[in-house]
Amino acid sequence: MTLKNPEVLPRSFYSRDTLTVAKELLGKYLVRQVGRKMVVGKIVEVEAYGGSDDPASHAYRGITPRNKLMFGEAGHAYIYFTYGNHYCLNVTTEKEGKPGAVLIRAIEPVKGIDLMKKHRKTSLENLTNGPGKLTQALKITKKQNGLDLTKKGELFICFPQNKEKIEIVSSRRIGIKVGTEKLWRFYIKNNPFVSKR
DNA sequence: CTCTGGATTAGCT
DNA sequence: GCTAATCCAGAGC
Repeated sequence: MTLKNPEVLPRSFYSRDTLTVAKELLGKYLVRQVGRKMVVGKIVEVEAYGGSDDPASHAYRGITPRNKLMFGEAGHAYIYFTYGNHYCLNVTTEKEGKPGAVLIRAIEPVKGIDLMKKHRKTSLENLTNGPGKLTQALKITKKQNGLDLTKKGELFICFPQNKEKIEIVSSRRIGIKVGTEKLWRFYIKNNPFVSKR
């Protein structure tokens, strides 16, 4: 691909098992377009969230107005606001009717770094190494909630240019009080933009 | 209707 | 290490 003519991940990529989608999202490019400007980051850290099998998931107790996107068609953005301060970006997974989502926890800045710095006013290494940080850097808010990520628009995900080999590490998820026994956090080994503990 | 606490971060001690 | 910031979804009444 080139960033001019990106190959967007198809619906079939997302409508699979959440853990598989989570792992395979590592290394893909998250693209954010605001007007003419393009901001791109490589996905380096994710977490998987399920349904009634996962007490840490918003979908654990069934469908509600907020989490309904997790039950809907795969490949959409599920964005929620938390701690009174931060937005988190998720990608919906699984077949329609079955809840699932992958939280994008960190990306590596690839393009539009000047814009990210403008949005975040901090150093390169702190730009996108956390779920609330990357949404700030990419200017993602509730307005983007529900967007179809399989269509080239203001927000989508595409295949990377170069097929580099990736070493995946799995660990416990961060910031939750239940469901901590599940090793559903995945990140690229030794990548400097993975969030700090 | 009211209340509680969270898939976080930055800034201070 | 600790906690304020600051909103709103979801649960309980």
